[in-house]
Amino acid sequence: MGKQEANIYEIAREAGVSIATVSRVINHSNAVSEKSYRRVMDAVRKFNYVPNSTARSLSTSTSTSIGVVIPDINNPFFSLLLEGITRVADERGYHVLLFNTAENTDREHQVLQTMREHRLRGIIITPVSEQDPDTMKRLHNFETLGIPVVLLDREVDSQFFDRVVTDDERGVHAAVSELIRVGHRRIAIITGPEASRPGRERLRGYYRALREHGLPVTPAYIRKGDFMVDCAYEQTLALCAMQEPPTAVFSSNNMTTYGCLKAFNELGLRVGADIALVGFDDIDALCWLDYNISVVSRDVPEMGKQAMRLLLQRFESERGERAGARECLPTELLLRGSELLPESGRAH
Amino acid sequence: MGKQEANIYEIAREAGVSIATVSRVINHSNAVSEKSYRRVMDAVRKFNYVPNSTARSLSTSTSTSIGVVIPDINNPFFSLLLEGITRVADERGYHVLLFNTAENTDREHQVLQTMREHRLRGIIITPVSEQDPDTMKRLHNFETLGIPVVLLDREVDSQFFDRVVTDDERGVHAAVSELIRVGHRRIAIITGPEASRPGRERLRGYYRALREHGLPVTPAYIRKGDFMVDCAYEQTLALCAMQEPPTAVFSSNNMTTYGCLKAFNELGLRVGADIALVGFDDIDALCWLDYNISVVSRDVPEMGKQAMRLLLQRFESERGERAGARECLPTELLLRGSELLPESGRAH
DNA sequence: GTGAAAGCGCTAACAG
DNA sequence: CTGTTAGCGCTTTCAC
Repeated sequence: MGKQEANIYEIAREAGVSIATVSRVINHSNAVSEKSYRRVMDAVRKFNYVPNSTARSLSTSTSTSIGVVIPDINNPFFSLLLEGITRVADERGYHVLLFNTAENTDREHQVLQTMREHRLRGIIITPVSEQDPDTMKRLHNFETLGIPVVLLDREVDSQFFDRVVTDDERGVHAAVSELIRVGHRRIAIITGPEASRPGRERLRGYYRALREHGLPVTPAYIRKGDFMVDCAYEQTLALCAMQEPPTAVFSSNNMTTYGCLKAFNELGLRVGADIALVGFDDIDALCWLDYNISVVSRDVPEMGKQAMRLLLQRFESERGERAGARECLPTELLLRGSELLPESGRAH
Repeated sequence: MGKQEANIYEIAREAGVSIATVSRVINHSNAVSEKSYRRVMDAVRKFNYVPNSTARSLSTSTSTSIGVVIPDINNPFFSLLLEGITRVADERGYHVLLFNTAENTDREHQVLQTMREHRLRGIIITPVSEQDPDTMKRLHNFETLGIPVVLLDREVDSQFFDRVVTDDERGVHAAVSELIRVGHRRIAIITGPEASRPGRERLRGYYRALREHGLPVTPAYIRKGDFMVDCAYEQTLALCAMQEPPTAVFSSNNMTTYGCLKAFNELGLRVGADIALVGFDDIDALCWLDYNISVVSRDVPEMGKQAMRLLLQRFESERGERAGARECLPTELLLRGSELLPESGRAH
């Protein structure tokens, strides 16, 4: 029971060399004689030795763990992000410490606090709020301590950090422009939280499209959402109950799209026939279910990968430049028919 | 730049006490005089001191990190599991090191190997295969080293580990029995991989239900699946193309359900009207989309919580008993109409 | 090319 | 109640 892992001393003894030599061998550092090398490797194999990364961390004052802070693992968007992050982290020998804030600011502060105990090599975070001063202070603190921070999808009120975002404004602009092009004039949007970059940018794209096409802004068509199903559902019901309901709805994220569809289904409205719908972020499940919803799509795992790559870059540029890089990935408008004007484009 | 974190020596100096006293204060161990306590706390606040967990780990030969090995973060089932795990881990001061094997045995071995470098306190794993000898050997190895392992949902060919499973056989038995009760006689199943407990158990439940109701087993109605959408889709198409197609299909997991629905949609079959469908594991999205699919449901986050709790139990029972606990959570049959006999139960 | 020795920051006896 | 000291396992000068 409790058979301990072998340590560097046992390997050294077995190989008849000093621990320094063992260390050199397992780190491929310096030159070691052919003979010592072989003897050490034999001992390593014999004892199935694996160096203790905790000790190594303490000794080198560095680590291979990166902290990943996500607001909701169960949202497919974030799990895709996570997939991208872990993919390149793995490839490069880093490990992911996962923290779930559940969109809760207090949890976020707590998480950021406990993260300080760990010798993290870097941090990737999608902050709950972009305006939370406490979170911002803590993140700055990490940077000050030499722990790089990368913001993912959401930003904070600071140009100080590296961040990975997408061209949401342009994507939504393209989508809404297309709605206008096919003939829509009464276009609603269910927004995201104003406190978040994605929410703001997507709304901006909507405004710009209307403006550029000379359409008036109808405040009642702009419904506040929170990126959650329930709220989107309620707002959609409200939209459809209007005297002059919109002919098209733009939904600002994947959950919002579900909420819209839920309401449409309940009202017996067929998307692409009775009402148009375009959403932000693609949803695999909808494709399987033969819902041909047009969406502003982006390569989500790639966003995660980029975030991790940005971090790696910071590691390599030895304390060189300050942060502030901004990776902006493109969006793509995928037209599948749900954008068509009612009566002009029945699905079958 | 690189302003270092304060260490215990600086706090001791500032407070005018020894590092031992500081250690006592921050660990709430032993008794410390009111005065020392206050002086230390003041210093801690002044320097915003947080103890270095790496040093602590090395010193105590223990850690608060648990390794979680998951085959596919993007499957909602696993992200729900993860949510449960992180929830109770957080509450109890543990952190999750996340590893994604992408259902790949080689990746799994690799992951298990790198996990040895870390001083993990425990491991929760849903193994890719239940029969992989290499994985099994490595897991045993962890146990031998005093690192408890909990198997989640899937098992391995060993009674040696703690594990959390659900009563799949019984759940499927209930579901298929219900199908029979409402009049179905030609009931197909799309199975999961035979190499996995869930796949096997669910098939067993199907067999038992048929047997107990005196229905013959029709081999052509038993289609091999792999818990993935594509395969389920193909198999469903094949089923529907039979001379005597089934009147009901049981799908063995969430992805399989999607595959079935995809095929049904493509063939223009309405679930609950033209064909019956019951699946294993509930799917939120389907509810939002007003698909009233009956399912064998279980509390997935609770499974994750239980796994973590089992681990905590092992930590506390100081090297006491050996592993082998088997937590079996119940399943529940949720009837929503999709199980009804064609023609006998139109949705509206 | 190799070994001795000094840490990394903290905990835990062991003396006072 | 408090301080001294010896590690935890590894890396890294610095001599030889």
